[in-house]
Amino acid sequence: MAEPTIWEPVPRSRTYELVLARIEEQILAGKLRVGDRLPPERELVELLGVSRAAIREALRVLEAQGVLRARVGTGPDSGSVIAAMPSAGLTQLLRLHIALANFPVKDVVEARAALERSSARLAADQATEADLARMAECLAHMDAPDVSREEFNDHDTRFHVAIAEAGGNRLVTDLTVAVRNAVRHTLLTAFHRMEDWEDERDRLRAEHHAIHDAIAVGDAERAGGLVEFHIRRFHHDVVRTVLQSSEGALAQSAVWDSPPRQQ
Amino acid sequence: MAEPTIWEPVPRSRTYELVLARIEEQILAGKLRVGDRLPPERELVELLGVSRAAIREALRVLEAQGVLRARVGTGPDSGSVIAAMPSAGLTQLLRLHIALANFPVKDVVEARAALERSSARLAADQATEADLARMAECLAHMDAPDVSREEFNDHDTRFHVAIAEAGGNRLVTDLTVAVRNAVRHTLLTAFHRMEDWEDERDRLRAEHHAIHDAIAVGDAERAGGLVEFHIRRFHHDVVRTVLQSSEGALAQSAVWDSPPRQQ
DNA sequence: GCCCATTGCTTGGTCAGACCAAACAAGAAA
DNA sequence: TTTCTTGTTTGGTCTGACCAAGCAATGGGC
Repeated sequence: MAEPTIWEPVPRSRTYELVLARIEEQILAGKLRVGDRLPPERELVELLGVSRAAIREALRVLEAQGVLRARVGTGPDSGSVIAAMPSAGLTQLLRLHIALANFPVKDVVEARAALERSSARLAADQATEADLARMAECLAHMDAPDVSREEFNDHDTRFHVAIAEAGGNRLVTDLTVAVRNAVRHTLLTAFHRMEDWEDERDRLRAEHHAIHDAIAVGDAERAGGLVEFHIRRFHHDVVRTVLQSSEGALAQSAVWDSPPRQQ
Repeated sequence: MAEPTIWEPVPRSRTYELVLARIEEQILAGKLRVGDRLPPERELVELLGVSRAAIREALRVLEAQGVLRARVGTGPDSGSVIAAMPSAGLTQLLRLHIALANFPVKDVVEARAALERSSARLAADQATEADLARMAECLAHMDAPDVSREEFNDHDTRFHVAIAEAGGNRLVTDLTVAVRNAVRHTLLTAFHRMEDWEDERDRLRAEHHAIHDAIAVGDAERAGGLVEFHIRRFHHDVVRTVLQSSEGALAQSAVWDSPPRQQ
């Protein structure tokens, strides 16, 4: 045993995992593409020889991953269709794991710094006028004298997303969006608890404008550096000091109650 | 309507989504932590007033996201337990979406460059002797004169993962692992189709050693630059030229057949 | 002949109830 | 005391049923 690998418990494959594997095969082999329709659930039951429940559990997983989109009816849009909406599933996954403290805030900041530095460099190289206009619009919203913290947070997010999209890299964009959304609530909390909100707001405005300008003149090196600094500085100055020992310490009582709905 | 947002179809919440939302609430509020057990499925049925199928579909999604781990029986390990295994779910999600060509190879390379550059910098700052030893072991395997392409690919992956882990950032590590695993098959294909395999192998060996040495001496700047260059160069020299018009063009026939198992 | 309401089929959404097998605990037998 | 048996809890799976959303074909009314 040269490998230090743990004795992985034998993978008791459950039925839905087998179904999942079948569908994955088709996708990985390129036989199922975006827009293709899967056979109806009842037909898959016969084809794969498993119960509808197993089929449905597999489809649910794919749906949560943004790979599938299901609609009832008989139209051309009905049934289970292969889709491509990674960000929602990514966001959900990252948000839960961040909440479970698998991913400390420090780590999230590091990841954002790496990803968004890359985005900014790409954006500086290939942002179009339209891209720059969208960024400028976000800046304008954040520059409004009476901007609320919620509005600021929203347009802050959009600004960073706009940069990622201008870079033209879909994977980096989706990862950026997912990570940013996953910490959206955390950042908003930080904004609210902040004592010197107006000072910090002005500082963020200045940094955002500098980033925009660097991208506008196509200075990739500078744009990347500014974004990286922007993210790290904000975390260092604000999140870390404001967010100490916040949530998670709530009482563990009455966790399960009030059904979401009665059939 | 200042927003260019598409008319999002009304979110017809399905039952399992409501169940999912309930559980998420508890996690986001910190009331459910890693190691906690959910009530048994049959109990959740009564508590939430929905069918067991709906409960199970929600649990399936969480399980696929690496948030849950289910075991039968009555022991202390049984039932549905909140877990923390993000990489598997992340890998699965990214692999499918990469296969669906939502994420072109070029984009994946860019993401890897950004993430692994960050990893390498962190590793240079804080790698322990044990970390360096693990990397060296991977290098030794790849340096073996009779190493197969499969072995090389495997230890190549491990080497990059070891760097990420040495950096101590779990989010970046998991993203790195997920992305690397998602393209594992692609890279292996590239290795096999390569004409001047031995030359490329030697080049990779040299680059790997240089990266290891830079991390060993704590030169973060150099380590990050080398890794980024390493990834970009390999893609530029090899993957792009070798992998033109490969998979995905298979015939669409006999897609559904041979049940995985009959009950 | 054209338009529109009706009818029926397909499809996912949901539920109820049943049985199986794994895993453990408690008691009975050696 | 040790070992075997039995029972209970829990997830895993299947069957069969019904509902509602859409669409398509039908057919009557204009």
